[in-house]
Amino acid sequence: MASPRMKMEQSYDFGDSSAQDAVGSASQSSYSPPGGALFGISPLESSPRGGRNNRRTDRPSWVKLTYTPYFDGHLWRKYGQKKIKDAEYPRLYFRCSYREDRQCLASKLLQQKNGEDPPLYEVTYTYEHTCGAAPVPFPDIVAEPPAGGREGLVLRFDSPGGHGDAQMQQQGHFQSTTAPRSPFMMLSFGSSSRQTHDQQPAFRSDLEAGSPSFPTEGLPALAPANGDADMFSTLESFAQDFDNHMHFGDHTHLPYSSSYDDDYY
DNA sequence: GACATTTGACCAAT
DNA sequence: ATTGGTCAAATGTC
Repeated sequence: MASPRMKMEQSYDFGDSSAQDAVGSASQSSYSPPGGALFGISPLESSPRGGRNNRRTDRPSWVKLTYTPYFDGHLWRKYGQKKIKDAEYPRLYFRCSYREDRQCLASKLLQQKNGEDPPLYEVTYTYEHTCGAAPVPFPDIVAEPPAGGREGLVLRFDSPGGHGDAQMQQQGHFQSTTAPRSPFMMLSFGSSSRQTHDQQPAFRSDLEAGSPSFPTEGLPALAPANGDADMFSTLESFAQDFDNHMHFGDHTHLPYSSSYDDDYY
């Protein structure tokens, strides 16, 4: 019985940009293509499967290194996992939770880079969010090379919308149609933070705090009233955890040198 | 019961 | 031919 595989012909066509950007360029919020936006991309030009469009390498993508790959301000749905040949850790595939709803093509791929206590992940984003991007508040920790060339990494907490990020204010529909539950809000720290599939609301402050205009898609109100407190305490232990293992620097962010240095576009 | 995640298989790209 | 990316049935959790 071969299962009928109703294959969807996805054909996205972008004439170019095959590149990965340097990482730590977390200067612009946490996710979002370095240098601005990749808008103007027109998805689904529907190219019949014969065309050589939609080559994976042609898709716009950018890379980022982080210790908190799950917190990038967006809701993702995992759709696959794969052992990659030359990688010791499997690669995880995510796509925007609003993919069907909003035809959002955004997707990302997680690749764990090492087995350190807080493991470092390389996240490759593909396509910008066209769903109206709903950045969820989170502490983004970005790995950066220490200024001075010593060994080790410098982490920085970055918050989306923190600095001149417009997206922040017009978002909100956490999940409605597709994901009434909180998606992967787990961290992978070995030490104090427990990580059963229990880590629920963790970060989700600004909802009540001040998000004026949600698309009104019915926020399920994940956290009861004191979501804020909850979040901060979580955040705190979270930060402490890190403090135990590494140091936060002041970080003048440098681009993560080589090995990710193809450029973006 | 509804939805997300897991996992193996399929398929396209290289 | 190999490898990576995606699909979808099965399973698990809420």
